[in-house]
Amino acid sequence: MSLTHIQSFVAVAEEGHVGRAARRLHLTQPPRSRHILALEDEFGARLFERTPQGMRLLPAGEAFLQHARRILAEVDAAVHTVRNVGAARPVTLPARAQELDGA
Amino acid sequence: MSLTHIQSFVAVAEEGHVGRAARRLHLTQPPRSRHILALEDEFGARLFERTPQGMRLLPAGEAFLQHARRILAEVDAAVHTVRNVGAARPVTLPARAQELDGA
DNA sequence: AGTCCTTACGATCCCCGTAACAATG
DNA sequence: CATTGTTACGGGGATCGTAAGGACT
Repeated sequence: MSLTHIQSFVAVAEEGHVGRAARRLHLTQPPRSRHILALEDEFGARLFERTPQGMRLLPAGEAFLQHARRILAEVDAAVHTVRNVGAARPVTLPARAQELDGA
Repeated sequence: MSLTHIQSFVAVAEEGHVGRAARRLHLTQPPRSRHILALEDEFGARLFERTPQGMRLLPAGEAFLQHARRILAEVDAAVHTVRNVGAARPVTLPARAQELDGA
């Protein structure tokens, strides 16, 4: 599980549709579909029911959605908080290399 | 930022030492060090002060630590919750391919 | 045929680990 | 010189996108 997987899951849950979720994230469908499958595989439970119109949440999916939203919200809060604290104590970083394992 | 970065950060914060943090996670030092640098780069603020004995949290680091712990706790809770809901409704997955974007 | 989601496949990029650096006591 | 954290570099694996497949209406 990664934050990307969680993002994909929330988008699909909210759109009820892998294609729309992908468009909303400015990416293509297959990776999103794979993210959902990966989560289902990791949990050992289906999160969505596949219908001709798209994806509808199953109970396990509903349960996960609540946690997923909290996780993403917490990440956002972390970024903002640290940025503010950092702004309060403006520490200029010493111009660093560019690999950095992706940040 | 990824869950791995956050894990590394918490370990380093708790150990005050990149080496010990790495050993605790059964991995090597350089990636952990890079994770911290990546986070600092992303936040535009230093999280640790480097001392001859190791790493000591700066205010921005203290602020992030609280969020980081909540994020990891929430991820854990998500896993357990969904596994339980899944167990309540034992859905056997239809034996799936093995790529799955890593789960 | 039109819509879905999924699988195959190829190419790229991420990211780990080993080894070499740098800095400090 | 022994400790610390950091940077270089190479290889393996993850993950993207295009294209093809399969199911259902």
